[in-house]
Amino acid sequence: MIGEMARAATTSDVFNAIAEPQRRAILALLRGAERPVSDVARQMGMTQPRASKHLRVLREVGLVTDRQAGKQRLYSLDARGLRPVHEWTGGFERFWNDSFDRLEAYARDLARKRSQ
Amino acid sequence: MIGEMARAATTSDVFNAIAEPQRRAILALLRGAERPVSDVARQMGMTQPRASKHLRVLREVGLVTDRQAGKQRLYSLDARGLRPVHEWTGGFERFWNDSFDRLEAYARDLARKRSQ
DNA sequence: CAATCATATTCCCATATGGGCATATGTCAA
DNA sequence: TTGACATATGCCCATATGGGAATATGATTG
Repeated sequence: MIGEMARAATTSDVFNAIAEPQRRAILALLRGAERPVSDVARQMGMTQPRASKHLRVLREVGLVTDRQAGKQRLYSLDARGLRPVHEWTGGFERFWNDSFDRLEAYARDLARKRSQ
Repeated sequence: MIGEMARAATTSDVFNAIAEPQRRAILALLRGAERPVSDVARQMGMTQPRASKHLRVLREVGLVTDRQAGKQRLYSLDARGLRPVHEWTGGFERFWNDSFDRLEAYARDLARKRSQ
């Protein structure tokens, strides 16, 4: 029997993986270039184990790739996994535009009334 | 003293709020129209308390709005909060395109070699 | 006010999480 | 092989989470 999970495993879901601010920051950092763990840790101001753990999560959902380079292990971005997220949110684009339009209309209306 | 948080509170972060598949489904459902809790619960096949809890999270991060309508409380989508997510992922668009291009190139190369 | 329908909240549980720390594993050089 | 550096893991903790069940709170109607 498998018990009910309290929440989808972070290791299997890109949405969950990027729910962590530090991981988002790491992805942004890797946008520049591939980097060894120590570099990530330093740039992000975190301990090495912490960086490794976050990188592991990112690797498991496929957002980063790693390769050995001498003693170092270089992590690089693989942004393809972000595409579904972008597309999912994109499915709401016209709704946030609608909201915006409504707000604008409201603001215009206010201004009109005030000017009378 | 405030103890270290194990993870950013779901109630304060849109990224975290949409990390839950059911909440994403609720947002998609509300894209159609505003709906009472009972409706959401039924459509999603979940109990009422569960629906209420998810809706609460969504409300607290500003992704939904609610208004009283008789005995019912109607929830409606406010997609504006999804925009930052869309934009953040959009910042990686050229990278996933790059990856795609590289993959394509690789595939082409494979095909070329095989045809020789 | 009482009864009823709709929703929110509370309490409890099992599990997932992030972080620290110590330590294992891996890689290369001498 | 040994030593050094680089990274990954394991263990432990405090906290957050989703879910269920029972119950409180709200709103409406009679």
